[in-house]
Amino acid sequence: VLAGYRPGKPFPCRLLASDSLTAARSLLGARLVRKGDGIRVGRIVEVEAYIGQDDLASHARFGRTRRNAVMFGPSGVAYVYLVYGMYNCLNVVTEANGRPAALLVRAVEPLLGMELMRQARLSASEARLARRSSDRRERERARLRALPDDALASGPGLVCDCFSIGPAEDALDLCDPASTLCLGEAPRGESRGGISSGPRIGIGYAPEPWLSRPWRFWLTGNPAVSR
DNA sequence: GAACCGATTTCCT
DNA sequence: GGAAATCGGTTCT
Repeated sequence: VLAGYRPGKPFPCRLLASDSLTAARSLLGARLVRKGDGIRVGRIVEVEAYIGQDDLASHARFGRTRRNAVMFGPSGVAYVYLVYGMYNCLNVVTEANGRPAALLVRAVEPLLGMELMRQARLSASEARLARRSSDRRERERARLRALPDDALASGPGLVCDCFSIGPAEDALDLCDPASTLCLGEAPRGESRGGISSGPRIGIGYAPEPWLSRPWRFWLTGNPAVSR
């Protein structure tokens, strides 16, 4: 379909093996690439860091379980989990093998394949609304058609809908350019602008100081950042 | 086996 | 600003 697409350079994944806060800043601006049946590319514009077993906001706070096992593995691997029984979330594992840490991809700015993303959002919505009235479903279709490109993946669950990411992608190596889902480097010379930071979202269960740690990072002023 | 809760999103008051 | 949808994980009984 997109015969003119040239894959960019792979993401320099050694950056993910270092400390997660540095890795978070490195990952901002990088590409998320989905291949197969056309191509979808987006720019990562918002991430959150979950660092170590003592981070009481992290899934790793209970130790190693079947769900979070890949957080304890090598960096550059995808950790995908289901939240609220409804939405998938994508993380990029960071730090040394054996130490549980990851970056939650909270928002992506669509660059290529926006129609595929919109279609994927639609499929996900149809599945979720299957048991709802046809009236409700039609309203959702209209809403998605009118949604600006910048809003397609402006939340962690929406990123996974747009890129068709689910349990099948858990433990996938995002640093292997041959993977159907992988990371790419931002083009040389692309201006990234400033980076802002603040507390993480949706972790009200966590005690201080974890609740207030400014471990959410985003590209300042980017229109695709989540609300 | 039951109760409670969640790294979300959308709709309604 | 509050609630619902929905299911897997954790922590009890």
